[in-house]
Amino acid sequence: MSGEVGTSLKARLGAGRRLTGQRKVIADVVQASRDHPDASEIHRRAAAIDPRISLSTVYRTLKVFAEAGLIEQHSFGGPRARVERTPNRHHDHLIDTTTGRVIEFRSEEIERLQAEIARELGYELTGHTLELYGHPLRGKTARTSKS
Amino acid sequence: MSGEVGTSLKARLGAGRRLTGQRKVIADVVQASRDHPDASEIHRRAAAIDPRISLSTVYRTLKVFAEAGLIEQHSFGGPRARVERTPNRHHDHLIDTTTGRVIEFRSEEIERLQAEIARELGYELTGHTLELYGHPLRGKTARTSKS
DNA sequence: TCGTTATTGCAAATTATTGGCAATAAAAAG
DNA sequence: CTTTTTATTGCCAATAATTTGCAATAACGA
Ligand SMILES: [Mn+2]
Ligand SMILES: [Mn+2]
Ligand SMILES: [Zn+2]
Ligand SMILES: [Zn+2]
Repeated sequence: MSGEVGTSLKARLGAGRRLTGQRKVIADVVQASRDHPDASEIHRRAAAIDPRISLSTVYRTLKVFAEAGLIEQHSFGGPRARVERTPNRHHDHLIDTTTGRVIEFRSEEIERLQAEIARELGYELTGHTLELYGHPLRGKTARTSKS
Repeated sequence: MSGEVGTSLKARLGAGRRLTGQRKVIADVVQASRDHPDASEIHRRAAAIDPRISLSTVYRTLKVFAEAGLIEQHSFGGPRARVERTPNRHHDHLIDTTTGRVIEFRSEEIERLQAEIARELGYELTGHTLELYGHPLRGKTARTSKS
């Protein structure tokens, strides 16, 4: 009922690419992550499953996964790149500056406006980065919550 | 006719802050820059005016300027932080992925939507990052151009 | 003019990420 | 299943951007 479930990881990696034990583990870790971990956090989680995984391999694997379109990387202001599996439907993020919590959202209207603005400037939009920063309104509790 | 022209750099830096020769030069360089240079480029331009300026001082000065709200820093995808003097009116950027050129734009509607989305999620918007990436439409020449 | 102390230059330190290389293990062949 | 080929890994050194320690220096208020 939701798109593309039947393609193997192996296939998605592309020709010439090997499906190693560490890649399987890292892929599992990324898939299972509902938050947006950075490389060392992924390494921590992966090493907990299989200790024979180095941080270098995590970095190299994330790069391969990114090239294969399996994951997306964000910066969220900080110095370390943060990762999430490529979502079925694109979304952007709001970062709670008081807690660091990351909330996902999607605005059809903003998406449309961005493409329109690019076109008006003479460009075809190929990608974008939209991050909102803010603090909770007094009294109100956030609707969604993901770190 | 445009806001706040009468405040001295010295005053804007805040109490306890000294207006040194290198800070004046760096401020001038930033003011004069119509593009979005990174630290070493600013150092290059500043050193051309006054050789007694080190890269360390550029970094430290940019941090002071940022804290004072005199400049803004962007990443534009790359690894080095890029700088521009705080504009009188906020704007966002479109990066030409074929040339690296940076084009500034402002959309009242997107600005409004962002605040609205944050509010709906239970947050007060305090800042945001919006960067569009794209390539020129065949045949059409970009309207504005700044790197 | 002077004294206090913020600021600077220089070099070393940090932090995140990348790259070299020999050892290892997918997966292609036989 | 065994052999062969070579992508991938672990370890560690190398980068790249930015920060920091410290003694020397220069703002600037008294
Ligand atoms: Mn997300
Ligand atoms: Mn700008
Ligand atoms: Zn979006
Ligand atoms: Zn904006």
